[in-house]
Amino acid sequence: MTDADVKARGKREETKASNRQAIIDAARRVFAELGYGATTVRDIIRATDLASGTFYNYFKSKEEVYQALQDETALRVRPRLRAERIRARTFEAFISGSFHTFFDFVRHDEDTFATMRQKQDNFHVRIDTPEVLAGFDELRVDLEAAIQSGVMPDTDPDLLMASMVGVAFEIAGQLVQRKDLSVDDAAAFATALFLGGVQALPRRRR
Amino acid sequence: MTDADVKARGKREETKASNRQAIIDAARRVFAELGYGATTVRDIIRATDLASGTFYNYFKSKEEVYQALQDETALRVRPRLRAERIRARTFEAFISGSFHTFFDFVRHDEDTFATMRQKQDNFHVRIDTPEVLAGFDELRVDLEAAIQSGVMPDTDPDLLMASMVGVAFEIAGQLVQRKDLSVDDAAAFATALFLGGVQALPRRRR
DNA sequence: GGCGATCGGTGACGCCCCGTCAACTTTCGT
DNA sequence: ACGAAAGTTGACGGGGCGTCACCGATCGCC
Repeated sequence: MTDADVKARGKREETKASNRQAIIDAARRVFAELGYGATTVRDIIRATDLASGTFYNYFKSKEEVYQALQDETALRVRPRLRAERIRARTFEAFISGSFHTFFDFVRHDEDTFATMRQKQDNFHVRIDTPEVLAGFDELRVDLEAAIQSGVMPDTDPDLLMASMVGVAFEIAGQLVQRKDLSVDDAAAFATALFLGGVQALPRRRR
Repeated sequence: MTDADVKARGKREETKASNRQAIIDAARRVFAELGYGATTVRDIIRATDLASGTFYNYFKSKEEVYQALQDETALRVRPRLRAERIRARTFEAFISGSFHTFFDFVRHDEDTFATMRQKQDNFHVRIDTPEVLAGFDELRVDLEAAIQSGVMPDTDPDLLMASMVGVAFEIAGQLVQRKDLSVDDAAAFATALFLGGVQALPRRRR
């Protein structure tokens, strides 16, 4: 943050942005430590040097900060996934690239995904924020395009998307738990499952 | 509740059981209405004619009642799933029976599964209680037996179990949302995916 | 640079939920 | 019939919740 920045954006805008980021950063740390259920707005605000009232100038609730975190994450992963799928020249590359990119991301950002599994109990929380849902939708659209181009049988794209999402998140859970499981092996497994599976899927009745 | 029951079990045992059930029943109703995150212990106890202190003679927290609900559900589904898989003479029957039974259960007990999807937001909560985990474990054991008997390639049973669980829960979500999706179609889809997929899965390195 | 307007940080406040516990009521055993 | 034990009750201190009146800092304007 240079003097030039301050001149350009104004002091007000500057602190607004930095406060928001301070809250988000504190939230990421606290959520990762205490889990979603146990953390309170007070815990988050105490991890910053702001007053409790300030929190509510930026977010309505802890759920809303959590959504902001999820959106931030989704916005980081989605372009990579999209790029991978667009670059794909074969259906195998499409599937393999998707899983490999996602699992790689999970491995290198375990803190974000640790929030989904509470420390002590087997408590999963997942919020499908608009950005996350948009990511699912992108996948569905790309699958429909694959159907259109004939590399994939004409099957229910919603169910296929749901299946890929379910497998991706559930194996991501294994990835976080099992140190011995490599990203490559996880991706190879999921890829083989879907490559072999889609050919057998029931064709759509039109 | 007859006089004979009272005689046989004693009044104390009788009210203890009925109080516990009253709390569980109230919890199921309240969780289904407000969602997991929004309901409080007070909401649950207010839905009974008991005092707030009484709640804590039966459960430590709302999480514990929720776990009791999940356990109850798991204990109803597991025997059906197990029976289906033991009866199966082919690998197709094994997979198909598992999915069909599970989806059928979800369709007919949507209230329980609605708790997993908050009304307004796309907020998922899942607690893998001991009974639920035991159900996953049963599936894994049965898969290992299938590998042993040679009807399935020697692939990572944990990943396969995770994949089936992921697909089952994610498609269950679609089943609750989409009225036009039939149990049969959902099961046929998941079955085909795995029947086609397992043959292509990477073999384990021993 | 000075000045009024506006913005936004602050923390105390009232509300409600939390989990506990001493007092009380009901049941049990003899 | 009566004392002991079990179990219920709701009031209580503790703390998180979201709000708001206050006030210092920033901005636009001359």
